Amino acid sequence: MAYDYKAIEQKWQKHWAKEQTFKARQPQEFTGEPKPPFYVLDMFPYPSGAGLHVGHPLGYIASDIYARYKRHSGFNVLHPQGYDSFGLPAEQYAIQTGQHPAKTTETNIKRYREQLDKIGFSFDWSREVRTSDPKYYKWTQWIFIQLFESWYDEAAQKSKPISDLVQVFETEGNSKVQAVCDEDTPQFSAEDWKAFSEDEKEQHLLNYRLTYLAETEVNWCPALGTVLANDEIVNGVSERGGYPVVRKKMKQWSMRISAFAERLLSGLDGLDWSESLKETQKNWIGKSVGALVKFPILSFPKGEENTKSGYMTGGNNSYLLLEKAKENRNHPTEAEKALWTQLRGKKLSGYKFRQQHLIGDYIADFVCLSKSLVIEVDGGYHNETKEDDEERTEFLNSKGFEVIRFKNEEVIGQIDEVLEQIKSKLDDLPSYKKNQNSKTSEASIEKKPLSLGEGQGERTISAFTTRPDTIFGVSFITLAPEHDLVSQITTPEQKEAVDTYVKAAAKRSERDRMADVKSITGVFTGAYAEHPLTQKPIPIWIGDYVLASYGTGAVMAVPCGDQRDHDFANHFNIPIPNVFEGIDISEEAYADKTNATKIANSDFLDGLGVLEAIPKAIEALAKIGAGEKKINYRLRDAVFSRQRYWGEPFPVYYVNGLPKMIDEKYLPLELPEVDEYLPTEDGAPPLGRATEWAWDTKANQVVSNNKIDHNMVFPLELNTMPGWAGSSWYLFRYMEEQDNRDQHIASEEALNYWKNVDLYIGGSEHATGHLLYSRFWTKFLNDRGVLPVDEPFKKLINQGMILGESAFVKRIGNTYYSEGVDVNEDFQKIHVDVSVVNTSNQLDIEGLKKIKPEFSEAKFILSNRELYDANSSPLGRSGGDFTVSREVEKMSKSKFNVVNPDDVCEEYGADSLRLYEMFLGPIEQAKPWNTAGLSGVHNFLKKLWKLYSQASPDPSQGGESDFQISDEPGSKESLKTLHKTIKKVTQDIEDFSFNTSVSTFMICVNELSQQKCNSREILEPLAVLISPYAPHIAEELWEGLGHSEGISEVDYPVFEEKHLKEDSKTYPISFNGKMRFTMDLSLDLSKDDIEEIVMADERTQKQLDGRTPKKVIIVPGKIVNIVG
RNA sequence: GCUCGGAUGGUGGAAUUGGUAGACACGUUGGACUUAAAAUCCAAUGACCAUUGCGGUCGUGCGGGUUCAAGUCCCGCUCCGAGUACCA
Repeated sequence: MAYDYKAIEQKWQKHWAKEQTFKARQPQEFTGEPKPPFYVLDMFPYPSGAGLHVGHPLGYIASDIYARYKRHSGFNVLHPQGYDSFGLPAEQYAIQTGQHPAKTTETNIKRYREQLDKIGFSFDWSREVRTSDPKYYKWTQWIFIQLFESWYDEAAQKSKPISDLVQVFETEGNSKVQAVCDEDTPQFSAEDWKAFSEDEKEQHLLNYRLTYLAETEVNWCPALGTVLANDEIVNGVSERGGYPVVRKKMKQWSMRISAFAERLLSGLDGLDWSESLKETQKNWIGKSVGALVKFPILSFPKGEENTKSGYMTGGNNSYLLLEKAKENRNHPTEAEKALWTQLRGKKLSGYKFRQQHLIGDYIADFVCLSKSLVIEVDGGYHNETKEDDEERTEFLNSKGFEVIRFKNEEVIGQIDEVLEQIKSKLDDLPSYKKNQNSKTSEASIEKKPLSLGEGQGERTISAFTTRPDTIFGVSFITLAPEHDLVSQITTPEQKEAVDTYVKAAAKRSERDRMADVKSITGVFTGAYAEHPLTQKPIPIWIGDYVLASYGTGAVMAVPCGDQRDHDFANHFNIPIPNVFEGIDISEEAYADKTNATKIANSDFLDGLGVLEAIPKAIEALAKIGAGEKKINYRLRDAVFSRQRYWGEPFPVYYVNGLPKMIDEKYLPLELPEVDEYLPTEDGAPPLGRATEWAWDTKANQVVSNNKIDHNMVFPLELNTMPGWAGSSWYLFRYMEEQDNRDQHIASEEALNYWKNVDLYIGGSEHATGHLLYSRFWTKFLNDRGVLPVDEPFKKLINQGMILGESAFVKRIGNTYYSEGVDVNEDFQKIHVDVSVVNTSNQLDIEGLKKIKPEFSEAKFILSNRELYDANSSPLGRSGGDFTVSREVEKMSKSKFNVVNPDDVCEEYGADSLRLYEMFLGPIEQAKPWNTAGLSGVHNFLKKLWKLYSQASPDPSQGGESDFQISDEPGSKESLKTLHKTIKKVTQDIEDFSFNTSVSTFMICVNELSQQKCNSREILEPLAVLISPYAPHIAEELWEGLGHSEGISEVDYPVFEEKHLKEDSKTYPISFNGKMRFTMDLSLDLSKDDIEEIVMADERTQKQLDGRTPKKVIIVPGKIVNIVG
């Protein structure tokens, strides 16, 4: 009976599916003590349309081997699989084809599953999850609400319910509480708090919530039409698609992950992850300890001390409202039309008016922004969308707008009177238009002088430094060009230069800024700050070497101690005071932090080393209120909104522009249908196209948009959540069975039993995205008592990439030359598909023409220099071959070097694929795929098969024989082979050294074949040993051994030392460290005995050639070395 | 630039605390079987020298060092890969 891998693999794959062999059991299913749990998980796959190539299953095979091994070792193993099924590619495809992303996703999942099933994984598919399933994202939305309802207590280092914080505010305001909040959060007392309106309270609370809505500078990718997180950008372009990314201010949901920076950092110590991965996370979090130093600003231009800029009048629902506003504009009421005719085009004393303009969540009929005057016309059919006038006016007033109202009939009947009233009002109002530089640009006009909660002008510049000990070396301050203060402190003389510079800096893409590190640019603002300790004036510059997003966006420049500051000072002829004793800083800065170097020219710091000087400097600054110790993190809050269709909808609606959560009872909030998956014409996200996308607070359901009355029915959020939302908690969902998932993420019992992932395997590309976010959510849910653990993944292994071996042909014109044919002219190297090249690098020319019609007219010169002729050589060869050259590259479609696991399974079987992927090399290392190598492991499986089913001695007699197992005990030799194998393989599997265990199996089978071993005592444990690696053949052999129960939970063989006991050792006999010959000697011999025997040997005498050895080193059981 | 990995035959890779470098495979070559091919089996295979046999020299990126003994430990470099990047 030959090894029929196809039949065997199909048989067992069907059997496993039917019997649910790998279904994990919940703790309550056990009678008595449950088996110990073990959780093995693969990183969540995104089901892409391209399907799997042989690189993908590498990690799955490794985790599957481990999972199966743990099952044999008596664990209740949870080894689930599912799909991260929301995502960009399906949506991009939907945009192109109009097909619903759910449909594409479904098709892709089906294909993915087929491919996975062929490889024989022991997944518990009954627990499958899909992030795009409303039953799943109900809980993603639920977690979002929990985040919204929480704040971070810095003193306790724990997230807590927001209601606790409200209580604190009610009793003592916000001055004492140690809560993580936005930088510009204003202070208020308990009285202030009580006096706030509900909306104001809400506005303040947003500064504390762990997920919050804020205007932030985001990475906008115009080509994808969405915002991207920092980790989704690689080298300044989008990770997916490689499109350019620009900085843009937008109102977005953010996650206050920065609150968890310290815990995310310190938590790494307890994790069994690779050093490089931990390092990557450490760098990403980027902790630096130093001080925040405040420099008073000496020169504000007159009259601008209290101003702050940067307020957009439109609220978060601009997208939705803009459409409405536009509609209103197109269909004005008669009165509106009449008034607009008079107001438009600056007819009224040169004042510019806008109609149907967004302010907060209101659409003002007419507004003059330079005077902050709103004109409302009551009546007419736009009335139905208008709020109660009083509330509306109050809101507008709070934003600094004057409101005058006219009745419909006034406008129509007495237009002149109305205009007169407007004109006199305009003349009365002070003008807010300050930005002289831009006369008509929208941006400057839309800026308002005052916004909520602001008003105290900032009179100091804060700068973060890690070297407060060099404070006396500060000779200038540099601000990022984007810094808020720039426009306020710049003197009139410098205004033009600064504006030009700021504009140029804004235009430069991140990429340009990165590529061009060398050129030093900057400009003086004309303003000065005061040194807090010497009271000397310090010039304030701006320069784009300072990043707005790090620290405070301001640097206290110490040119003697920082190379960039040194370069900058040199370039602009700024003095470079030296604060280091005996160090020459004329050529370059001295950045070393060695304590031996003493500080000089620094008053009370003179003579101190860095370690003493830093705390002393901070102390001195703190005393005068000019500084404090500060720990800074590079980790930024994560933007959580995406302007996309195919993602989780936010359970959020807006009242007065303020976000409200939908009650968790009414979750999930399901994704609405849209006519197209594109942004709306006004630039609103695709959900802006939904006609049924408003929240009825009475009926608690989604209703049609035209029911929005801002009273009972409100607009819903138009953004969706990013890809990492669903994948940040999926591991916990698997802990619960499908039928019991409705009421919770997973039952408490299940969460407590499974705890967290014992082994997580996947690629290293998730180092700063998924792996950081899921740690964040886990810590948060742990704080809030939802989860019993505070880390998701205990042990993590990064699988290395499998590289492809690309095939190339030489091309000149339309003639192609085989490798080995010398070509004199210059030729091009062209990729050809590896599927038409065999393992001997020979090209199947007809096959190539079939899949690539562009080659149909081409000429091929074979390695024997003959012209290939298809007709005279029906087999594709005319006596010579066409050979390609090979090169190792990344496996990718564009390089035509993709190897499909389906093809491998077809030709060699899944067990061969599994073994070969493991055999290639260490799991964590990148290595090239070479299909030719598969024959080695395939032969091994055939040999293994033969060991159990030896053909009868004379095949002519009985033809094919069945399993030939002897019940005789195994020979001493065979037992030794077996136990040697058990020992090594077990050790290897624990060390995740799968490549060496495959070698060990090969050695074992080679030895047992030689020994002609067919003893049950040997072959039974061997089948179990090998079953994690090659499960199909192992099941078949196990059945052949006469077992009716499957092999998957059979006890793992126990290693017995006694079988390895040796009584002799083949000693290497070395002379001066070089092995010359070996001797078999008893292990019972003493050192002296060994020396005597070795010295007496004639080979020893020959080596010594009459010399007397100086020394003889004998390590019993190891080596003999003779020196002399 | 910084941080972390890595470098061993023609190829993928072994070598557990310093103790026989190159396990196990692929590939290649030769042979057996066969009309032939495939499959299978046997043998050789780090380089160089010698070859009738015994054998010898060199050899784990490069240069030093420690040791009876170094792929492994120490010092100094080169190159490759990954991460990160004007982080104050």
